[in-house]
Amino acid sequence: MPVSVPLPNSNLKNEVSDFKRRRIREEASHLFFKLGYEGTTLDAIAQRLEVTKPYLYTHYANKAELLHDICSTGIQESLKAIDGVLGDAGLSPELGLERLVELVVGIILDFQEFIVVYVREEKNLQPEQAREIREQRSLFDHRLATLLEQGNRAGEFVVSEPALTANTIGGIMTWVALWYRPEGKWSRHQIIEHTLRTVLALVQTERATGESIGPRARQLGWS
Amino acid sequence: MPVSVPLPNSNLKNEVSDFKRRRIREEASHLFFKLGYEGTTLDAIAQRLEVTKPYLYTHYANKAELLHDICSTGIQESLKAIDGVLGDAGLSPELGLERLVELVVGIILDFQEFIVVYVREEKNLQPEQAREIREQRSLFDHRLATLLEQGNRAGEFVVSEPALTANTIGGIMTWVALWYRPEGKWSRHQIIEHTLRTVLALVQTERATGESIGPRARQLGWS
DNA sequence: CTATATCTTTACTTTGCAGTAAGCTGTTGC
DNA sequence: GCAACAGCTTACTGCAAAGTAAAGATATAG
Repeated sequence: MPVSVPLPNSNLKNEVSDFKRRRIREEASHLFFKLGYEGTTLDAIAQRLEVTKPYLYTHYANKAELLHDICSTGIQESLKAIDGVLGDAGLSPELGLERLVELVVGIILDFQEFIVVYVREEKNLQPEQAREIREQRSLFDHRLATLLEQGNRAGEFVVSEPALTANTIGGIMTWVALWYRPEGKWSRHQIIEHTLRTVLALVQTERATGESIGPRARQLGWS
Repeated sequence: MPVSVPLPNSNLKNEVSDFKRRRIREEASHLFFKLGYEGTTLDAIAQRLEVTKPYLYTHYANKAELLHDICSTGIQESLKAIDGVLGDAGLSPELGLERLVELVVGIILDFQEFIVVYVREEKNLQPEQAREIREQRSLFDHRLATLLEQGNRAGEFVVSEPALTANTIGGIMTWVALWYRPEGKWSRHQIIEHTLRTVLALVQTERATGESIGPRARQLGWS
């Protein structure tokens, strides 16, 4: 009987296991992104990792669980980001929104393939898992709407329908994942700036906030 | 040998055949929307129409061709809309953009399921057909960018990156298809108005243009 | 050096569904 | 009233891929 302290978590074995799961997820996501969920066989995923199909089953109960792990990544990260922003009392709504857009678009670019797979393959999740993720999305939208309302009250934003606008902002950011190509014309930085300007235009923020949007504000020529 | 005039098209038989194809498309799209492409069997589609699977094969060569017809519908209609707007010389860029958003969001609501299926199931199209549709999308974006440039030159818009903004506007409109629920909180009219306001905010149109956005312009309190 | 636990594979079963061959039925022309 | 055809169905094939049972390999402990 082992007398060693039963560490609740994070012994080497768990770390190795987590690492293996992460690698499986990455390769699976990459193939799901390129070929679609149904177009990707577990054998193909195994082949890329130079292991065999039953090996995958020792880490994931089935194909749908693998998809679930991939689909929940983006929203998890985005929730962390918005909670960070809302929890930072030193941030005005406007600066908070800016920070949020930068963070979330960054996440969307980092986890682009995961997010595309989620948007496309939601129907292939088990109903309970799909519901769970939808709830987290709606939590994100709700918190973003809260931030917009705070901005309204602070006189920084003019948003007549915070819920609808929060949804639209989420859509604008998610949309980036659906067309952005790392090897394409636009740099990561340009995309983040463009999205930021777009979002700020929606909440009717006129004050220039640092050089990033300064030049544009100057172009506007409002009297 | 039939002596009847060989009408080039549109005899009753063709009309009936078109009608059958349309009905097949509708039911297929509905099931693809609800269950996903791979989750939908041809038998299930046939059952809804109270016919049999080989019947479907007399109208569509295979499942992918059926998907192609569904996927191309939305973009076809949207191209017609933008061509109408660009071809109307009596329309200023600003009024043209307004008209376009109303038309396209209308199309997106009318063909919502078709559009969602396209976004989700593009990977299941045959490569050539996927390419064709992508090209049409890019044609739409390009024409929208042209409209934005016209607006810039006319002093009606201030858009620093027309290509990027056109893409974003397309995204905002497409996004509607991905979350709108006819039985939900928002009416069709509210969605169109909200989208219109959002898009106009992006191109920095300040002038009130008719009562539809008038009340909001009044709220803004710009000096 | 042997026993036991852990990790990974080979080889298989099962099933669900796209696609098809061949035949049945009603209609139209002659 | 019969030939020929269009329109549709019954009944089948073939196969790809998810999932599994059981054996083999490798490491760890005593």
